[in-house]
Amino acid sequence: MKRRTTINDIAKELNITAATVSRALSNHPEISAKTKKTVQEAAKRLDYTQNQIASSLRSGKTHVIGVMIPTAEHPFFGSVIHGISNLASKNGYAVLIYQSNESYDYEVQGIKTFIGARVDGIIASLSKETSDYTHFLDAKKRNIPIVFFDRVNDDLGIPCVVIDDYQGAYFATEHLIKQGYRRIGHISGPQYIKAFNERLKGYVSALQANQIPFDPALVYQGNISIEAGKAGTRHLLSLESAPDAIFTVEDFTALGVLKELKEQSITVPGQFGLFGFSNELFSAHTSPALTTIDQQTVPMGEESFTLLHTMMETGRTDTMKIILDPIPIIRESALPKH
Amino acid sequence: MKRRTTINDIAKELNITAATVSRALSNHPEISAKTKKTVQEAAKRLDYTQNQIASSLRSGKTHVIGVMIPTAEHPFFGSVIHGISNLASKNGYAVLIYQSNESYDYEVQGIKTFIGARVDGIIASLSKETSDYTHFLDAKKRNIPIVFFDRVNDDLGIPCVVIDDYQGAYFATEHLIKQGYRRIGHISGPQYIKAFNERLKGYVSALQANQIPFDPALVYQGNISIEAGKAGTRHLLSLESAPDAIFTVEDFTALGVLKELKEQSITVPGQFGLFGFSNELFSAHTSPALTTIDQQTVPMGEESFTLLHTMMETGRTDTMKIILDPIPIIRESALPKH
DNA sequence: CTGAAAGCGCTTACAG
DNA sequence: CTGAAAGCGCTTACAG
Repeated sequence: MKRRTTINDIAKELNITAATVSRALSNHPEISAKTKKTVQEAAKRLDYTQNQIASSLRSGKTHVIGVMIPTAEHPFFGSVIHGISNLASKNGYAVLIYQSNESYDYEVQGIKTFIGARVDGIIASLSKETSDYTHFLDAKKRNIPIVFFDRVNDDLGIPCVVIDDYQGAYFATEHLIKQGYRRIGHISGPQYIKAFNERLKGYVSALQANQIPFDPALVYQGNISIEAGKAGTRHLLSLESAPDAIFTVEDFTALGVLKELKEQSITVPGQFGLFGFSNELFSAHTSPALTTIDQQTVPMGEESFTLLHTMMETGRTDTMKIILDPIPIIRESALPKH
Repeated sequence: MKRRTTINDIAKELNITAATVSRALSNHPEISAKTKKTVQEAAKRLDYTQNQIASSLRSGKTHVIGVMIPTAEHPFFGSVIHGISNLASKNGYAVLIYQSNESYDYEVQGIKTFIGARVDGIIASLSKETSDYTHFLDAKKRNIPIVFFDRVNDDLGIPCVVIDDYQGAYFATEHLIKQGYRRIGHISGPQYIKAFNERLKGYVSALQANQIPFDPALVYQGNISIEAGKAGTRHLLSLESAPDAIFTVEDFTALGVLKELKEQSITVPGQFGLFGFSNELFSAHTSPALTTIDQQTVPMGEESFTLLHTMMETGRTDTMKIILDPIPIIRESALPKH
């Protein structure tokens, strides 16, 4: 096991000091072009790579950011990471990943890991279990900039990036109305998750703005799953005045609706309209293809990094909130009623 | 900006030396229980977290591994990362992520980043562009253990984890035969990718083992896309003696086949059989649902980490290869012919 | 059981 | 333009 070459090796080789080598390699303005050249050549010849660990210890900057996600198994988070990681690389930052697996304890553990690793900043999406935020406040107290995305908390003075769930739901509901559907049901998700609550609000507002009275009986409380979509559909169709369209809180639920309607031989679209939310990978490939709302996952990651980057470089700590537009993806399931 | 507390602060507070604090915190056997207790209390009181950077510089171990993937946007890699990251956390390792974005240059850049960060080991899946491997050999020369997964190279003496593509394809083809299909076509992918070549071989072997002569005319060369599935289907159906079943190299291709057959009003299954490969997230939700081969993504990540872990802890360098079983997922698209 | 001392590989304020 | 020196926060061989 050969020892790796250091700036001291290069210094010895060239009969100069390590300080000069260090400055030459970091392109310090006061070093002569000639010295830079010989140092760079020697570095190459001796197969030198800078030890970031030593550099970090001395400079106090690691150029590493920590990214906390519920799980890398969900394509949504993979996609956000894609956005974060590409911009991070481009700006000279490495990305440390930690999964909470939707567990509060793991999330706390992950933040501890980030603090121990002396990351320069943290980007995080909260676990479902999290309702105590001291671990984040702890990181904040240590002057580590934090940005939340998607699953955020507004009360901590922590900047965040989200999409406008209210507007997305409003658009979806109004779109169904414009396509000629008149009684529009909603299959919702757990209301303690803010995004789902916002979507419910957008649904209600769109109805009222279009002179359709809001009927609470048309809202089914699901748990974001195919099964919830099926059960919700069965329930809504059993009502005395059943809906002729459904807006679902997300696409797995919409998929369940689609399956149930197929079993009941109800035609989508035309006879019945369906609008989902989240634009999952399967949504383009159901039949009929799902009309839904895209959540801008890659831009969400990019905006999160950009925000964090600003905070890391400038030391700004004011609370910024970036709200991305929801993007309607018009496919087949909400084509006009006939 | 308060300075973070160090072992020196604790030492001063307790009138002992930093060495003792360090030993107490790392639970050194020769330190008295009493000292350990007071140190731990002081550490808690002063809100101490160990500086891993300093520890790494001194000990030469970072307890960080680097994971190189083509892109986090593909759920396959997200899922593998899930497996890697969970085991890594459990074993006290942090995970640094780098995306090659299928580019050779970025891949080289990523390995440089890993070397600079002094990672203790590397797990990687090759970019499509990569045919020169000096960057990996360079890392290996620096005694950084490496494990390849899925997109591997067998000629470098680098351990790897893959699934048995040959066996998976063999199973798929034979399954179609057992279900009563007789002329089985194959829509393949680029042959320079080893996995795709293996799947072709498995297909051929299964035919021959079942006394069905291999007809090269029934193999369509695609590029793993929905469009390739459609085009391949059109081509195969135009043949004088068209197939009554297709085995596709992966599920997007299978989805294309499904769409084309639907357009031509050919019934799947029964009239026509279809077997995919890779078990994408959408595959359970097409109609009919796709029968396919699961690639064991999470176990692949876990096995990769376990292998790397062994190498990091024991210094073993012999070339190990782990071949995971392909898991048949029997759904609807390959139900018996009638 | 604990201390004194050296050193991991850098960076940077100070000096010339 | 370059050098000498100190120090980032730990760990560990050596000594007692």
